[in-house]
Amino acid sequence: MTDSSPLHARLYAEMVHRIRTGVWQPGDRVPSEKSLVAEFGTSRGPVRQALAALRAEGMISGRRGAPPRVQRTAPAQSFDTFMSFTEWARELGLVPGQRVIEASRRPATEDISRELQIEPDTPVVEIIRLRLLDGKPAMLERSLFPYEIGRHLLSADLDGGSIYQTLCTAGVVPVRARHVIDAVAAHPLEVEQLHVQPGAPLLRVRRLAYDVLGTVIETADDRYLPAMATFVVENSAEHRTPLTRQAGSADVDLFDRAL
Amino acid sequence: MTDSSPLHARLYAEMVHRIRTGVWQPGDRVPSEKSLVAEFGTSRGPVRQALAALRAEGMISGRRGAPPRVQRTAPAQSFDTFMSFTEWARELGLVPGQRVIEASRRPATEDISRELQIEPDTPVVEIIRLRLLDGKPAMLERSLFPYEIGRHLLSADLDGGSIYQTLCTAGVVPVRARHVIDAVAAHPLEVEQLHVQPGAPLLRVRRLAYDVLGTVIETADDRYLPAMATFVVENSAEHRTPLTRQAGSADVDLFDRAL
DNA sequence: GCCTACAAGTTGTCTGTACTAGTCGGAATG
DNA sequence: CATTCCGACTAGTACAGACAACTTGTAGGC
Repeated sequence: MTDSSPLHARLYAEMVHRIRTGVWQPGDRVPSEKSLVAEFGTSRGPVRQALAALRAEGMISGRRGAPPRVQRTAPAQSFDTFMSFTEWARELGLVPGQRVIEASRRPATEDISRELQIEPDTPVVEIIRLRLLDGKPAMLERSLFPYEIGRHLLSADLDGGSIYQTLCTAGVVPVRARHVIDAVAAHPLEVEQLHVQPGAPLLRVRRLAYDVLGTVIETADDRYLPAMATFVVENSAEHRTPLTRQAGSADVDLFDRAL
Repeated sequence: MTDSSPLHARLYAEMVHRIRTGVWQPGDRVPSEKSLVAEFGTSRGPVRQALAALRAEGMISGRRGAPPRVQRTAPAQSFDTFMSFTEWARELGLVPGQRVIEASRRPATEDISRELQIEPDTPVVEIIRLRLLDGKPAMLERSLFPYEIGRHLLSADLDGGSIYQTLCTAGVVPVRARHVIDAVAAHPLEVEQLHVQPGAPLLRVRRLAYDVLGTVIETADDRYLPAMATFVVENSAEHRTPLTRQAGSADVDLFDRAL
């Protein structure tokens, strides 16, 4: 987009814009590389690089000899959107909210120190927050940070904004994360905060986030109300779209009736 | 690998081989593009294309100016592996098993017909199977097929092999699928088959599979024991690895103790 | 009218060159 | 001895040209 960014990135941004605004309709053929080259006044390389990026995200498809076609638009959430509850909610047009349940400093147990790759008994910061969508409880988030990183949070206004935003302004930028998804039964704290029955099924996402140097900056355990959020992946033989978090339409369950 | 396949694909295969066999160790630097060009006797293009493919799958990482490094090997499951329980288990070195609970033909209810995009009261085939890993119950799978597709299964040996394999030999090939992941409480059938308490949390994956023409060929509802399987996604600012299904190490939960 | 063969157009692939931006290690410096 | 600085090296970007593989629409033949 910027003048300084590489040419292929600008072409990519322009093409995404054309797809999003419908200049290139789903099912339509994308203009040929030759005409794009003529239009943008570049060589074929950057154009192909931009098209390859679109293709990698499933926005277009193409075979040899045939012009690529615009696919049904897969949203393709960015890293930030996937990492940050706040960003995610905003993108969906929902109002994110949060209530801090606990923000504490404590020495790391052996398990926690292993997760965070620090020495046992080193201080860590634990933050437990209830996350809301449009004012309704949606997720309970427990995060652990090494003290050096978490200390920026203890003094911050956690009820106001995103943890990630706060960390980024403090110079701690997550660039890599690993998410493990499974299901767990609601524990007392979730019963209280999410207003569910004891033992109710919750969708759990455990997250390990790393900074650019590869050091662990956060380990987290998010527990979603299944009715409020689900995860979606679209799959094809040629291509796999990245995992996407979806706001929960508590839709009809085909099989509940059958049993 | 083949002589006929494109050069960059052969280079890619060779590089993957070197990473898998440990010629290029994780954490090591990959030889510079220049030396690869010299070794393979090609120009820089195909080498960079192969490296880009490795990078897209998260196997290497690189910044400008610095030689790329081999990352911890993320397995990168293929479409088939992700679709088929049988394939997935085999790839992990586990023995997949199945027991058919029910295989029936019935008219579609309104909900089912909507899912399968067929007329109400059209016959459908429903198959309920218990899936095993190393002989232990791992997942309960309920699949619905339009009759024209499902009829191939009613006569097949479902206890022996994969549904997808059977369908493929009958000329029905899934090429696209959409998976929605959430959590549900165990119902009576799961209590009985998976040996869990009533209401126990299960990891649910609902799947809609399409063939090359875009017609729905299956809708399914898989319910995993969280201890037996989880889903993993690795994430970075530059790149997102596709979702991966992982066999469940019933590992320690950091937070269970804390509550 | 239907099918086949061909020609034009398009994408995939590969080579070669050149420049820019960034990294890395060793030499010079304090 | 630690730090800084600089030069060599590396990857990212871009351009130009050429050929191969494939699709598609058209013109011709049956």
